[in-house]
Amino acid sequence: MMSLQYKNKEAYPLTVTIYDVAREANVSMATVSRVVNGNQNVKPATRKKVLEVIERLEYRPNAVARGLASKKTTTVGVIIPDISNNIYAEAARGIEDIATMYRYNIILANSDQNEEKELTLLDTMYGKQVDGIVMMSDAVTPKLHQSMDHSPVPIVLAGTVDESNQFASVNIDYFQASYEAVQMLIANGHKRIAFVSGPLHNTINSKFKLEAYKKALSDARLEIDEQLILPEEGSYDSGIEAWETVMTLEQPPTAFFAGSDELAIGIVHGAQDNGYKVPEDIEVISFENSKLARMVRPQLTSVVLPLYDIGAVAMRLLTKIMNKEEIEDQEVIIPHRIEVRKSVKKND
Amino acid sequence: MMSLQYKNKEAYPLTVTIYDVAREANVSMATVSRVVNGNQNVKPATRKKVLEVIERLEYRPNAVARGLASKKTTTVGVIIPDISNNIYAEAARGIEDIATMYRYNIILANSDQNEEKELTLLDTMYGKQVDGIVMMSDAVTPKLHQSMDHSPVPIVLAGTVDESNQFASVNIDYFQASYEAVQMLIANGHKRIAFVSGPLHNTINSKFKLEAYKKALSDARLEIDEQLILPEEGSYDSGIEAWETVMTLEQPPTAFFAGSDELAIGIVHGAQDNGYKVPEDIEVISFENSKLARMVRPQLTSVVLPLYDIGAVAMRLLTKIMNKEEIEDQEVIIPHRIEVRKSVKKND
DNA sequence: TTGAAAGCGCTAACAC
DNA sequence: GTGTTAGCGCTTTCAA
Repeated sequence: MMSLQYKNKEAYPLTVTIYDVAREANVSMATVSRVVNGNQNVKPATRKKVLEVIERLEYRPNAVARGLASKKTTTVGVIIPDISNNIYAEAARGIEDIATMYRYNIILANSDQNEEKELTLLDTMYGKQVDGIVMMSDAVTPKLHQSMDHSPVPIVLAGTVDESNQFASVNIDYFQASYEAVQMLIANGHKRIAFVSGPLHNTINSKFKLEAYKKALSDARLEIDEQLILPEEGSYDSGIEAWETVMTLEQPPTAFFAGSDELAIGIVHGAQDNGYKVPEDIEVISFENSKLARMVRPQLTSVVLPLYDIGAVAMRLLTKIMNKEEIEDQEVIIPHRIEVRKSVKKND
Repeated sequence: MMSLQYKNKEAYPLTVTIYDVAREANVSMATVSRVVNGNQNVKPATRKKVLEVIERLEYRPNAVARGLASKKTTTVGVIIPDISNNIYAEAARGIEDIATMYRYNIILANSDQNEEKELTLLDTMYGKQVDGIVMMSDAVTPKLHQSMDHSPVPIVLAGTVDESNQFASVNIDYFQASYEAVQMLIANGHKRIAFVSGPLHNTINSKFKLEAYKKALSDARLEIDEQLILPEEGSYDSGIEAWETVMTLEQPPTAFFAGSDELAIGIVHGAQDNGYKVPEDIEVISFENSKLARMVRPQLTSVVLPLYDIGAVAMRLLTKIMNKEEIEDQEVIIPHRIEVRKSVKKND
């Protein structure tokens, strides 16, 4: 059964081109092109005439033809691990908002942190002639690095660390932020603090959060117990599991530094479901501060990871690069802070 | 400061075209095109030779040129209200997964449920020559309807009701699902059930959830009290607010039917923060069943809204239409169910 | 099985 | 200010 939409479609199969407009308006294609593109070298009267015809004919420029002729598609590629994960969705929104502001569209694709897919997607984006790419990834592997290096268009990394420091990127200071978080727990007198990190193949987890955790402990002359380091998946259930694992220990931890809000909530619920009180018995600090952080009791104290901003700034940076503007610094670090709520005791 | 990436870019500024491959392989462009497109009418030896040159030259077809020549871009437009909202992100993932499976890319754009933007975005998509569009919207307004009617490409509505029944769409039976949810509360003996709906300019809320709520009440000969109908925003905080509003009533409700998980969690926390127990004092049933539903205590009983599936099926339907395959029914209804957890008492 | 050539719809010199 | 004319890189008849 065909829809009305279809019937209509068959009624208007003809696309009107710049040539049609030119003919109807008695001008050349060049002139039509000029008015469409806002070129000032057109007599007002001519412009008006052309505009009228455009309206009458419902002319709509063909972006593909334009892209082929001008070598600019005004679309950028966005490669992220998983749009259904709040973290990336938030960043994607930041990217899209700024893209829209600068009149770019976005081709969005999920990589599932799979190197194969990332590589394929980069190639797809190159093929689609995007004007630039914003990429989020767990780790810039050698192969990824190589592909990016040969990219025909600029690439900006968002919330993604490239250890070679060769690409434009937008991040926060993960090490410092994590250090402060662990310090906050230490200041509350905890000797045994667990770190539930999220996957360690993620560079940020392995090189910054974990290292900061260790540094904070050793700076405070506390023992680093590998049993308290749990590289979980990052999900709510992993949070619960982490709690269960760690609570069977002879000397269980009294505080947790969690790599994400979901993880943190899992830990909180794990504790509460077993009769522990947060923050009285167990203190938890998270790293993310999504809206979830307020949707638990107690609400989570959390390092603020400004995903939206990271996305937005990355896209803004990309527009500058695409535009060949001067860039002060191609590796931007956004300020961070810790939002204090109730999952950690006040100490003052 | 220019990155290495840039230096490299300037070192390889030449794009290799189908013409280069043809010349190097001593064949015509047509032949190269054939092997690139998997056309069988090529002698194996020729194919091999061409493939070698392609590899050697690192030739990558220009999708824009291809799009112009073939009038197919293998990209579809996706217009959703807000990717940072879990509901839409989930659907977007479904859409993208199936799109990828059928080798389409996706241009993703946020409309913020703003009719202006939706109209602009549709135009943008038409201009970009997408091969089809998946759209999610609160309401198919007359203007939207008109634009879609004149669309040069097929459009499928996902999780979006078009009252004219003119467009292809994928949904669940919102009325029936809501009716069952309210019935469950009625069966537990509640006489005063509040409906916290989310914005009523959303067709699904106003025409289905609300109507079903009223019908269920009146079928059970219960009074419909307008004070118990709260068209909130849909956020966590609105849930809390709804609770507060309704609890000042002379006869407050003892149960809630919430339009989304966030709303439901807000209500649960509102109740708990004021010393009420869920489900002992207050029962709550939600409509969404995102992963949030399990991330509260008590976990939420919720109507299952299969967003991922809705997106996936919508995209699949779109591929069929783009492909001019026979469609059994252009309005597909996915089965729904209620996931029973702890925010509603067992009654058996 | 292969090639020649005509576009696809637009931009961008360049000339007038 | 405006028009002419090459392309942009590819697909697609149509012939051979």
